[in-house]
Amino acid sequence: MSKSDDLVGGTGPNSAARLKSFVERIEKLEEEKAAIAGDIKDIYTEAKSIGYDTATLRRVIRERKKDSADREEQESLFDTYWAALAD
Amino acid sequence: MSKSDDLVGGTGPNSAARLKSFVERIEKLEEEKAAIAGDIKDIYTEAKSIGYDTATLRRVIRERKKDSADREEQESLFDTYWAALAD
Amino acid sequence: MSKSDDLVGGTGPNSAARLKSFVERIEKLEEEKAAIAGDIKDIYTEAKSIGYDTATLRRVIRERKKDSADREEQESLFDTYWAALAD
Amino acid sequence: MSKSDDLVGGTGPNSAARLKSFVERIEKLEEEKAAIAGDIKDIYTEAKSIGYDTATLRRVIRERKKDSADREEQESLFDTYWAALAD
DNA sequence: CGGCGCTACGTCCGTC
DNA sequence: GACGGACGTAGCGCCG
Repeated sequence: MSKSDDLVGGTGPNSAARLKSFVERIEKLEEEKAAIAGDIKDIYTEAKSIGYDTATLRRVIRERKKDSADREEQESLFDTYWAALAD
Repeated sequence: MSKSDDLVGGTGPNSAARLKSFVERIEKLEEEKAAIAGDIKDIYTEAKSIGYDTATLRRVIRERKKDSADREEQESLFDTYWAALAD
Repeated sequence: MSKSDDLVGGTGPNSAARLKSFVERIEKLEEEKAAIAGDIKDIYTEAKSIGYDTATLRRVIRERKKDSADREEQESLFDTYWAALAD
Repeated sequence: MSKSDDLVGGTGPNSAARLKSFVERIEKLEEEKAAIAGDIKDIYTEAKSIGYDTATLRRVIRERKKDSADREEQESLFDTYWAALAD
């Protein structure tokens, strides 16, 4: 018998039910997550309709996630590489 | 002056505030989304501690998502092409 | 009869063969494309092994694709938004 | 001095040249890749001009890719879990 | 730290 | 010709 059989086929009468419960809990949360993602998308759409550039807006959000120390380090490394490529 | 300047610097006194509002609404929702993602992760951890193989579990979730997507598709023209490719 | 049936089922004896030919030409090219993508990945790996930061390297490549006019415009819009968010 | 400076500014006289070499090799390959992508696009255009539905054609390609991927998978544990979820 | 799966971004296509 | 939607691709983060 493979090591996993008892977990899914199992000696306990509820094993399949237990697996199903996990799956359903996860799927429920993923639905909620998708719903929120949709809300976020809507806000971008709204901002766009008012005239904001969504690409830049997304970039602002992204950059705000990084703390300034990290950001400056990245910038400086980028600048170094960039300069090294100048003919 | 670029087309967007008036939106952020703007003639209206609230332009920067408006941008800020968008950013904060988005960031709020992203926090919620991240929290849910954490919950999902916890469930996988719990399942794993009981002995389930998380990779397979993830795959089951993934396949179930694909399945329901597929079910809603129009199949006829696809079937025609597909059949034409059978050797 | 639907408009497409003659193309795939067809009056001409070669219709299925023609479709098959399209599919195979495309799949051949996609293979080549994937091979090149693999080569690119290898170069990044090599660069990394020598000590380069691949994230920055990728960013350099990405930025070089944009011409400098576009890049400066994007930078300035980003700066505008960023400044507008300063408390 | 940051850890990476020696790689680009470097003790060796060729560091910048080495970086440049990486960048150029990558950019060369990306050009080739883009060219192939263009060829693929052309084939779709050609197929379309003959009357094929490109959306379906793309889907056929996609499904064939998935199929061959699936065929190479280990199925047993997945099947076990999957069966356990059947109502 | 290397591989893989998920997320997110940019691009392309069809529509109006 | 612009817009929105869909797809494929690339970047990122988690897991092993």
